[in-house]
Amino acid sequence: MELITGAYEPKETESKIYEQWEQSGYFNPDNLSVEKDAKNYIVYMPLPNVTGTLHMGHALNNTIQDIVIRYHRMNGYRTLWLPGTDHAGIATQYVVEKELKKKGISRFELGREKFIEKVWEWKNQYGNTIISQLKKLGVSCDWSRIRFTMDEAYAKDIQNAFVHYHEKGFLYRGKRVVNWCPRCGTSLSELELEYKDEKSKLWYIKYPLTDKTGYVVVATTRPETMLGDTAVAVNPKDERYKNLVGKTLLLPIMHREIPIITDDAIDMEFGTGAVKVTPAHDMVDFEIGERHTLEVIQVIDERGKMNESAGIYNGMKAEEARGKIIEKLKEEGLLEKEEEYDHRVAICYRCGHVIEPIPSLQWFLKMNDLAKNALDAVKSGKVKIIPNNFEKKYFDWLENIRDWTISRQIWWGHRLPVWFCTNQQTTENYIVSIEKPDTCPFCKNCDMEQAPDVLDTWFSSALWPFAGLSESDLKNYYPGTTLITARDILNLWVARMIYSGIEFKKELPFMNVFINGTILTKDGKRMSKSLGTGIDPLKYIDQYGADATRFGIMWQANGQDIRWDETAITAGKKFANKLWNASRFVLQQTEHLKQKPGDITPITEADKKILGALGEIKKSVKKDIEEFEFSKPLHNAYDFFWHEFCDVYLETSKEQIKDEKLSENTKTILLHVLLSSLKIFHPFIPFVTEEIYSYIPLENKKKYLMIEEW
RNA sequence: GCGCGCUUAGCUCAGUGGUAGAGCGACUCGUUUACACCGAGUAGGCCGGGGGUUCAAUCCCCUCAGCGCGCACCA
Repeated sequence: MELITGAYEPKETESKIYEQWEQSGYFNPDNLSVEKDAKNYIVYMPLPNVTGTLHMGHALNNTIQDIVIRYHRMNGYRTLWLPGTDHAGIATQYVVEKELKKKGISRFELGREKFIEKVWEWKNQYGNTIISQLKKLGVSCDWSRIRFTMDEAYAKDIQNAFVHYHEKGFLYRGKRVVNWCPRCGTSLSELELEYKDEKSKLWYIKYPLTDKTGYVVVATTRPETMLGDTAVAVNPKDERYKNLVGKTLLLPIMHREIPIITDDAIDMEFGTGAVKVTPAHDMVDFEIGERHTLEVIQVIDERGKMNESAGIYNGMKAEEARGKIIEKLKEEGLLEKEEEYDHRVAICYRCGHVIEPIPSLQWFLKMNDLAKNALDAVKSGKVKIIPNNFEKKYFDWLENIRDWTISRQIWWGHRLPVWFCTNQQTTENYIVSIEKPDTCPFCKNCDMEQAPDVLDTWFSSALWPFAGLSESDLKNYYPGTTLITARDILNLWVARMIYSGIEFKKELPFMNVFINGTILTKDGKRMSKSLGTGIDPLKYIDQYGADATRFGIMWQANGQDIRWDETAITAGKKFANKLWNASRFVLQQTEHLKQKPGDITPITEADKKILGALGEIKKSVKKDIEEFEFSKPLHNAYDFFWHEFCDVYLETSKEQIKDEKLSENTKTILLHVLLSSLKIFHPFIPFVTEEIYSYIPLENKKKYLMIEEW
């Protein structure tokens, strides 16, 4: 008996087993000895950011992916799990900027080239942290195919995509109000915003009529933007203002004459029903402005400060100006009242700074056709979203899609393949080209300059299912089968992959999108590093083992959000030990057996019962996994093994073994049930099952449990 | 404001139109050789409140409350 006696020690085996798996080459589908016509089962990993370190969300998401992959690999599929890391533009730039700041250096002092060098240095040092952490979890990705979204080949695909959209007429450049993060100094798409509740005030301000016959009161949460007001709008149906429409008002402080206009966008119920219109600092106002050809007067700049159009407030931070303006209005008797008001402010999803809508010259991607394709893919059932109540979120976004601001004013990322004439930089004088043009088509003699902007990181993630594959792999490993991800990137990422697949490969990138739950703290709060509510899964792996950690996570992962309960990991540890000890018993009894596990005949009632139960559990676990249920089969298999096999059959077998007529057959059944159980459990707890498997005394067994068929 | 989800044992959660289940914890008993990270037991639940459908509701319908999440043109 080679099996170590006593309790199972995961630490000693896990790293050894993982090394064996990697050396086996079986993470790579090319090395699997599958049937020629075997079906593919392909999962493209949601790219972790290079800045990332493993958190519980990753642990859950990757454990599920590994379960699905291992299950299909064992069952004859040509299985590929493609890993990669995302350059994560803003996030990474933010991290490196913070590092530099500690040394008192800003990126502007360093300059673009030097700064990017620094980011690469940082990436080379820390970028693989999450990969080594994932390995500890036991994930069976094909590391030989790992890609980084800034790899040369990947970059090529991105540039080609940009050119493709340009040629198709889907790209345009224009000055529009965009979501701007003054801290990061870049535009953001609407999906990159988060919101926080803020106790604020609603100020009611009197705007006097130019003819001095009275005034109109407007309500606002942002008095500082009034300096850029170019109209006051009311609903055309609003009787209260009927006789004022067409008249003009004298904008307080600025003493500018502005018209009273009507627009359907105005809600009569809110405030006074009269709204100040600031086309430069509000998306809706910008649209109203376009409908009425209002002037756009920008008063807040890219750093969040008042600019020269803000008169005496020039140079002040917007917030400071707000206070001063309210004071001034009070002095002039133009502040009617102020009310307490709770509202939500948009903040940057990377740095948390409050978003400032400002007019900015950006690149946009027309979304209508693309969105329609993504919509059809799910509506037609060609792509299934599981569970399907997430479809609504998907549809809502796509049905109300806005053009995508794809340019970012940061340095770390894929620079736009756009070249400007340096002599006459205008909105029109550029050409789109991957290579730098030899001669400028506009002035004929300048050295053309590449656009400084980089692409939204999500523009590159959107291409992952095919940009992550080599030319030859594309033939074999595109499209994929299933995408497993968290709900917060359903639109940000998944929707965009779907239309990108159709657009560039004429084929949907995958058939299923499984949305896993979110892991919350025990009191139902979001786990977050900044709030200090996060739990490090590596702590559990270290203390209880990767199997116990995976078990603990999957034990709770029923599809709903999970209020994290650490005791489930204890259960996992105990179970690994139970499996270990039961195996020791069975292996002691069956050391000499060299039979094939299939040669079994149930004789006693107990035999029949356990084999029947085994057949049932195999079938139900199979069905559950194929239907994206993971917690249920684990519970069921657990009950089967612990209670039906260990508590009942194992005890009965002790008597049966004493009976000469039953002895051999009983031992064979013991071994058969054990081996089958190892297979069933392997996707969930791969290390301990693989370790035990190595001791199973069978001829013709495969080298690794990970490729044993069920 | 609209939408979605949740509310079951001390904790975290399964579950079914017909005497309520698991893990962890608690308690009692048990160490003849797989395992004390164990075994055999026990206690503990008006299945969020109210109303309805039904012979029968924890489950279906309505409503209210609390919590969580998403969306909103939240001036």
